[in-house]
Amino acid sequence: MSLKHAILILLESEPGSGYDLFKRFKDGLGYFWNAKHQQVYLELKKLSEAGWLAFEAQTQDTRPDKKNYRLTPAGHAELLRWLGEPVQPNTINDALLVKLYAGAHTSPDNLREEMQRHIAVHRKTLDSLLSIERDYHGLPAEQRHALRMPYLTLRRGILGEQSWLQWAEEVEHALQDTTPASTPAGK
Amino acid sequence: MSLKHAILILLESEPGSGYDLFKRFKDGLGYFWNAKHQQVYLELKKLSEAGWLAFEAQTQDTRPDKKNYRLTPAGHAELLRWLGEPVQPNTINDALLVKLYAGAHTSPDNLREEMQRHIAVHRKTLDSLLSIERDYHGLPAEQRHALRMPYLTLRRGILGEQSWLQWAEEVEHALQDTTPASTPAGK
DNA sequence: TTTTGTTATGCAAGTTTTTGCATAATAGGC
DNA sequence: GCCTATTATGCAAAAACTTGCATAACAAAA
Repeated sequence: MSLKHAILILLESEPGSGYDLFKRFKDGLGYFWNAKHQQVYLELKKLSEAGWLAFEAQTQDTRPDKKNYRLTPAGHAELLRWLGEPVQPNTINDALLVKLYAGAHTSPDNLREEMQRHIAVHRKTLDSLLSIERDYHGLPAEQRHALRMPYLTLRRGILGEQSWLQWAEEVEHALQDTTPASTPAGK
Repeated sequence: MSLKHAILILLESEPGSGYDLFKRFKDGLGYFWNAKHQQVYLELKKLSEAGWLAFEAQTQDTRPDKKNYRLTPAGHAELLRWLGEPVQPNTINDALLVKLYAGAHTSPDNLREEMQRHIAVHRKTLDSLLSIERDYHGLPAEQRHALRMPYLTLRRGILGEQSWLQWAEEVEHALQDTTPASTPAGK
């Protein structure tokens, strides 16, 4: 797995603490990597023990102390080595699709509610990604160039979410058809 | 997680052996659920011990013996209970995007080769899904109705793969720009 | 005739991830 | 004054998943 390498590249871009990294995953990169804070801290510990990261403790006045991590030369070398290897295509395990697959055994209302919850989440994610994209387009050419690779991953998030929402519309139409007259108006 | 429930709904649709289920995941449902055979067999054992599945051993002449699993009433009840619960939105951990994110630290050629490998996989998946969709449209209305929910998940796979390939084209254009004249033709 | 592929099952060990618990200081709203 | 949120870290146990190994019979291709 590559939480290891996700952490290496994030710290290569900019050193930071475990809490820092956790927030970067949660707020910015959740459309392609997710990790709980416990896992991030554990992985940082392992990467330090492997000699790929170094840290210095920072005492802070108003906030709890933190550990600032950065790559060692060995960590940098490992990142480059990993980049030379092919990565496995992503596998998907999507519980919502399992539920829909079994949808004939439950009520359309239940499915519609479930879809609404997920649509809300995906819309929010898309909005946030589009806002990041607007910021990117506002940057000077130099900075845009430096960020061109992360930008490609952002595009994946945007196209992916748009496609997801398009699919959700198809699903909503299909679910409407199953209960033609839940509120019988007129006669 | 819901490998448990993925197995329950597959066996509810049609009883079968561990090997059967493994192939259904691998060949048909890989765009939304992936599992190794070891994990399927282990889960079947656990689900049997929990009383949600029953099996009868089938001796076969030309083939190794197999265990044919089907839902018990308790298993059916569990499936219905699970369907009433909300499912967590899917989280994505995509190593290819980690690699692209770090793309500035490696060569465009390396990235292009990686993309080509993944494009080949996604194109193959899309072809296979489109062929399943054609079969679906060829079915009589009754059978199409019975399969309307699985069909919605198939649509997710198709739209998802199409969107992925669209993104891949964006990436290829962006990667071409980084090495403007690898084969300098003409002057 | 040997190798490769398909059908069929499973244990054991290891890695990865989740869940639950724990601590501690500060800031802001009710 | 209390509750909640944010910043900041981590251990322990459990669950989920991967990797390696093992067996066994048949069929088809090399």
